[in-house]
Parts: sequence; C-alpha cells; structure tokens
Amino acid sequence: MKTPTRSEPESGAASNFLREIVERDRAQGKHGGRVVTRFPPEPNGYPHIGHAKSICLNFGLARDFGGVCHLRMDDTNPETEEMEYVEAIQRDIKWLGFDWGDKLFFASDYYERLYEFAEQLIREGKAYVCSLSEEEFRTQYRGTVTEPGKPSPYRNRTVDENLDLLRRMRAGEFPDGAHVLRAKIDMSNPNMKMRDWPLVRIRHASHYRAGNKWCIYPLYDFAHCLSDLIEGITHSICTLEFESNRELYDWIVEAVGAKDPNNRPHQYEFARLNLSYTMMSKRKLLQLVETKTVAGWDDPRMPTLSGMRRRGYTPEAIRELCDRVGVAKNNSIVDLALLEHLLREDLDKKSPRVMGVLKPLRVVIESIEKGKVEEFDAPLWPAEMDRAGSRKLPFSREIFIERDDFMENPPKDYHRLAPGREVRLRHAYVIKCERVVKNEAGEITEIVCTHDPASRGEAAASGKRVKGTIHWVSAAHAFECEVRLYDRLFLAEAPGSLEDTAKELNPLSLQTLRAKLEPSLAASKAGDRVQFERLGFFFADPVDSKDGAPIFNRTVGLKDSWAKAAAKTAESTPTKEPKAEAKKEKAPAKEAEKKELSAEAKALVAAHDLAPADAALLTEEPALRALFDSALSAGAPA
RNA sequence: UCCGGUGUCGUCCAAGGGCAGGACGGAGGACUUUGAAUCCUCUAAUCGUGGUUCGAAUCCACGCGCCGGAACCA
Repeated sequence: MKTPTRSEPESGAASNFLREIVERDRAQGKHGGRVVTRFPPEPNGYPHIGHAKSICLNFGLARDFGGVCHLRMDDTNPETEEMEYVEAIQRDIKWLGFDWGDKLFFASDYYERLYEFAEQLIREGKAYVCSLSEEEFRTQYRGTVTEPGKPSPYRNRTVDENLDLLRRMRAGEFPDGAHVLRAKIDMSNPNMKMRDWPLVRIRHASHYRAGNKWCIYPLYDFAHCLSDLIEGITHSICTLEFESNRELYDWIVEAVGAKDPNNRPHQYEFARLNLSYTMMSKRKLLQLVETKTVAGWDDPRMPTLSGMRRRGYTPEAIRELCDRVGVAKNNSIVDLALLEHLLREDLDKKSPRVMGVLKPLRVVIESIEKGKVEEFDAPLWPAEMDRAGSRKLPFSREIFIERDDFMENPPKDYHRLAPGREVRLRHAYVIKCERVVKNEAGEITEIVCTHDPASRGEAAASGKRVKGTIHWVSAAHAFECEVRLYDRLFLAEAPGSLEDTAKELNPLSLQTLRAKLEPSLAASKAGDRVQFERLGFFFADPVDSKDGAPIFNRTVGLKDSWAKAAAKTAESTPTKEPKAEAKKEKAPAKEAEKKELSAEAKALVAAHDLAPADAALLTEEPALRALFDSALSAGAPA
C-alpha cells in the first residue's frame, strides 16, 4: 500500500530520500516545522561540478520547503584557506543561480563560542587535555580497527588542571602538538571516531580571516556540528565519507546540551557526484594549477565551475544535471555524455547559427566571375525554430570549406564534396567539384568547382536535391580568428588512480587554431554564444577576447553520427581474420567499452608515438599500463 | 580482519509485498539547405543461494562484491 507521505516533485527536482526525510520531519513538526540547510565549503580551492550537486541540493531543499540555506565557510584550518577562495565560492554560487541572502557565515567567527563550549565540556567531565604526542597516541593508545584502544594517561586530569591547560594553550604557552583537547568518550568503541577524538589543536599560524588572534584551532568534528547548532541548522547534509563521523556529531551536540533530538541538527549523507573522464579531488586540481599544467583554476578544461563557465557551460545545464542525476547513497560515476546532452539541449536555444571554417581548404568556383560579390541574407536560427534574426553573408569566387568536407576517394555513403560530386553550400549555391589542384608533394591545395546559378539561396529555386550541405566562408571576406578546441582533460574514464595526475592527461585536450569565420563574427563580444553550424557550440572567451579580436572556445561539439560511423568502419576495416572472429564472439555490450578504450589508445599513440596495437594492449591491460607509466616517469624514452 | 554504508539495463535514478519504469548511451528508421535539432521504434537489468508468501527487486537467513572509516585535514 502506498503511503501518502511519498512526495511528488514540487519544482522540477525529482524526489529522493532526503526530500522524503524533510517532508516527514515537517509533517511530524520536528524543528517547529523549520527547514534550515547549509552549504559549508572549506575555502581551500575553487568549487567544482561536484560541489554544484551539494549546492543545488541544499539550496534547492530550502527553496522547495519554505526554508533557508546558509552559506558557511568551514574555515578551521589556517594553513590552507584563503580569501581568494571565499570570493570564488560566492561568485560561483551566484552564477549557479542561488542566493544566501544575509545568511553568510564563517566558522572562524565562532571561534570564541567554540572555545566556550570546550571549557563547558571540560567542566562537565566530557573532555580533557591530552599531552601525548600525535605519534604516541596513534601507536600506543588508539588501538586498531580490530583491536580496542586504551586510555590516555592524561584522561583523568582534574577539571581545574584541564581548564588551566586549555587556557594556557590558548595563551600560546605551548608549541604546536604539545597538547590537544580530546572528547572523553570510549577508547574501545568499534567506531574509531569515538575513541577520544581530538577537538582542538595548537597551531601557531595566521588565519586568513582571524589573523593572529588564535593559536588554537577547532577541528572539523568539533567545529562543524556546533556551527550547525549555533545557526539552528535542521538538516546537515554531507557526503558519504562522513558517515562514521555522525555518531561523534550526535555525541558532541548532545554533550553541549542539545538534548531534544527533535530540535537539534541532524546529519544525513548522500553520494557525491562523480563524472566520467573528470576528477574532483581538490588537492589534485590544485596540483594542476600549481604545476601550471592548466592555465589556472578557470582553465576551460577544469571541472571547476569557473572553468566550465569560461568554457561556455551554462548554469541551467549544470542545475539540470544535478536534478537529473538524483540523490542516493550509492557511489556512482555519471556519464559525461549526460551533461553534454543537457548542455547541448540548453545551448541549442541560446546560440544563433553562424559559419566558421576551422581547417580551411580553398575552393575556386570558376563559373563565378572574378571580383563579383553577392550577399545573402541568412537566418540566424533554423527554420523550425521560427525565430527572427539574420545576418549578411558575402559570397564570391573563392571560398574556404572544411578540409573534412572534401575527400578524393570517398566511401559510398559520403555526402560531401568529392571529384565529380555536388554539394550545397549552406544558404548559397549547389557546387560541383570539377578538379583537384595539388602541390609537388601531392597534397591537395585547392579544389576547382562550378556552381548552379538556379540553386541560389535559402528557397530551393531549382528544386535540386543534393545529399550534403556544407559550411563555407568567402575567402576575401573571412575574419581570421583564434579558436580553441577543448576536449576532456583526462584520458581515463575514472582518472585519479595515479598519484601523478600528469600521466593521466589527454595530450589533445586543447588545440589552438586560426580559423576563417564569417565576417559578422568580427563584432563578437566576450561572452557571446554561437553555434558554428555542423561543428559545435562556441563561446567568446570572457577573459582573453578583445573588441575586434574575439577568441572562441569550443564549449561542446555537435553530435556527429557521420564521424562516429566513420570511426567505426575505420576500426573494423584493417581487422584481420583472427580478430574478426574474436569480435564476432563479443557481446554487444563489450563493443561500446571497446570503442572508449580505443579513444584512449589513440591518444596514447599521439602522445607517445606508439604502435596502435601496443597502445590498445596498454589500455586493455592495467598492469601493463602501470608498468608503462612508471617506465615513463623513470625517464625511459617513449 | 572490526565498524559503517551499498549492490536494479552499458551509465544514473525509480518501483517501499502486486505489470521492473524513466533519462543518457547504443542500434534502426522518418524528416532535413546543419550527417545537428525534432519525431518514431528497438536495445538492455533486480549480486548469489536458500526461506516466508497466492505473489518478493522489496521481508527473513547465510554468503559474495564494491565503497568509506584507524589525519592534531575537511
């Protein structure tokens, strides 16, 4: 029997176990019906797409249940935190579309109150100052995961002694590590977090915000739950790795006097977002920045919100992803293809269509007289969108087309230009390839065509039907412009396994080229979005673009079923007998997997000049790959 | 190994004793002056073994796999 407590989405977001908990709590009148959540980042790095899920969850829950969501900087570690990160966090949350109103807080503002709680715990016999070194405690007292620990020799200090020591810790009388304040719980508890976990440590370090006021700093388990308590948080949502901290959370909150479980914060855990081909470790992202492997936290290849923003991702697409991936307690890796799908879906509505040729091939249309210039009025939106707007498109005897749009010996189902074949130039004429011009090296330098004057323009005057339509730019009018083609930063589907992230990088993650764009694009301003027809969605780089000299980032390519099919036949064509047999036996599921691996293999070929077969082997044999990688790092020639 | 968590189409998420469903991906097709978009069709799963029950993804038992926890990080 279905119970009426099950929720239907009120706002687009599908239901999940956390929404159900909030609904149930509200129905039961817990917390007086209030809903107060919080997003508690530590300002030690730029927020990434994984944080976006937490942001959407916390702010979304508050929005949908008439509550509020606080933004609280969880800044308890003076050694890693900086104002730059605080600012980045605020900027990115706003960009994502959420608002904390006046509810901006800092754990560092609570240091005095946390200190008072510490004294209170001591007075009530629930905490003590331990003078064991970190190593002594770990090796001699803490026990192991399978064996209980034993009490610290300092566990039974008197209240007065503990108070005196804590005050002198605060006063700066002791060096780092000399003493630590511990919760007095249970050294034989099977949960290690309950074995007299440290609450406050000595650290003679200047804090980015508190300055030199303190030389003792609260630890996460002490600061976080009490900050929640101070702010009246009702639902404290965090990720799975904090599950065993929850018992300590409850213990501390209750120990300082919040006895009513219906009226104090509770912690709930969910599985963080992981994306294929993406790494979320803040530590490793910082490493990429510090080693200048990428241009900065906002490098368009970074999974940071600032990087994705600069690449051209939209907050709508990211929010939609967070809604669509759901909330559960299952560790999982979401397919990057889903995000790209949602991105295209959003960009499709926002990007006027224009033309640009990335890798130009000159075409001379000999049936058009020299010096003649025609102008087409070309719509900016596809006809089915029924949307106003157009731009002028000059056309002349010499144009550029994409190199990929011509093949001298095309396969049967190639719809583009080839000797003797016809294609339509988008918004213009049908042309026919008459001959190919090559240089001494045998490379194609130019294509000579004729055009069909009756096929002019948008309306199909001649009624002529050709299979292919290609984009082009008039050579004399082309606007030459820098275009940056971005691809996934990492080769592996689940990067992060190697300590040295540099070895996991995709050598083709950025290609910079000089493209020939239609002249209307010369007026582009930073932040403009366009679709280069048949190529992808592009975004005028908000940092490097200048007036009259925009730089276009490829946000995401268009789906390309031709390229996909072509890649597949290329893969199967050179296959020899024995391999063909092996392939036949493979389940269809295995096939998709194989294709991904071969993309990785291709990159290996490009990066290290390997034979394709060797590269394939490397990608299929993790042990071999590890050997290869370590040989590489040892300086072996690759 | 101890504690905690978790196992459902290739991927992510639903189904809370009663028709295993959606999205992405993949395959095929329609349409097409973007090999895009759109539309249609198809594809494909309950970790295992017992048990309870008219009926089990769901409840019980025993296994197995994966993840997290033993920082004076968060």
